[in-house]
Amino acid sequence: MKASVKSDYACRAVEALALHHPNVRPLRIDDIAQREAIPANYLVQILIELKSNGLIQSRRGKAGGYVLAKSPKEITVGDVLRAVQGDVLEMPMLTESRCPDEIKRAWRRIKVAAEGVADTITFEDICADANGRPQMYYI
Amino acid sequence: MKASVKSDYACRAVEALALHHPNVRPLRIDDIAQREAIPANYLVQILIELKSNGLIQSRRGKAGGYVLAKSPKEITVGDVLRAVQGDVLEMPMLTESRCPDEIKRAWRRIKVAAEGVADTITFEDICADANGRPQMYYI
DNA sequence: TGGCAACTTGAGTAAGATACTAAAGATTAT
DNA sequence: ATAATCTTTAGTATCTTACTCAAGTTGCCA
Repeated sequence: MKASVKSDYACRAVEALALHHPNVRPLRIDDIAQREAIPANYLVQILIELKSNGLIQSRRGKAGGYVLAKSPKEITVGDVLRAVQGDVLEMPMLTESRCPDEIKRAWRRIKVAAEGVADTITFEDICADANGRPQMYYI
Repeated sequence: MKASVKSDYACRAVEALALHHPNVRPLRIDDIAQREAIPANYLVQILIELKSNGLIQSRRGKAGGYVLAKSPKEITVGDVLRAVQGDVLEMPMLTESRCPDEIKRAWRRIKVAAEGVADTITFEDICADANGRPQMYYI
C-alpha cells in the first residue's frame, strides 16, 4: 500500500484554502501552486476534482480563483482522498472471488482503520496544528 | 492509497502454509499456487521474498517445498506486508521537505493506524477465522 | 465592447510500477 | 544418475503516475 503524491498535493491545496478561509477573495491556482510548491499544470486537474466533489468552489474570469465550499471543520482528509482517488484505501481484492473470506476480513479491518482516522482529521485540526495548537490526536 | 495484488497473494500463500502448520511435510509452490489460484511463476518470487525475511523456510530437491519458519501466532499481516513491499503503508511525502509538518502528521496518523491493525492480525487469527471461529476483532 | 486574466477541458507523454512469463541454474531424495 | 524441486535472473506487456501543453470558456473592467 502506498500513498500517492497527488493525494498529498490535494491535502496541501485544501490546507492552503482552509488557512485562507473565511476570506472571500479567491486564491488563484498559481498562488496555491507557488505557496505549496506544486506544479501548477498538475494542480489544475486536482482542483477540478476537488470542485466536482463539492469540496471547493471556483470563480472564473479576472479576480477569479478558488475558495472552500464549506468550513474547514466540515472537510476531512478522508473527503479529500475520496475526491481525488475514489477511496481512502482501494482494495481490489475485496471484490475478487479467489480471495478467501478470512483474508478479505483482514484487509477490511485495515481499510476501516485507515478510513476511520482519515475521516476524523478535519482541516480545522490541520490549521490549528499549523498555527502551533496541536490537536488531541490520541484521545 | 491502494493495496497491491502481490500483497494479497503473499497473505494467501502464508495462510496456506499456516493452515498446513505444524505438519512438517513441505508444501510445493505448485500446490500453493493451485490451491490459492495464484500464477505459479509469480508466486515463486513472492515466496523468495517471504523466505529472505525469515517468515518461511524452504527445502530444495525432491520432496522439497515450503513451511512456516515460526508458528502462525508469531506471524502478522504486517510482517508479510513489510516482507513483500518494504512497509505496511509507504508514504513518500513523509520524507519530502516541501510537505508541511502538519500534513505530515496527518499522514503519519493514518499510517500508524493501518500498521497498528496489520500488526495485530496474526495468521493464527486468520486460520481460526477460516475454521469458523471468528476472532474478537472489535474488542 | 474589447481584451485580458483567470478557470476549464482534453489530449498527450515519459518514466516507473505492476503483474506477470520464461529459462537456465542449483540442490536433494531416491 | 535422474527427476523433482527450489533459485535466480532476465524479459515484457500493460497500466498508472505525474506530469506538460494547448485550445476553449467565462467574467471583470476600462
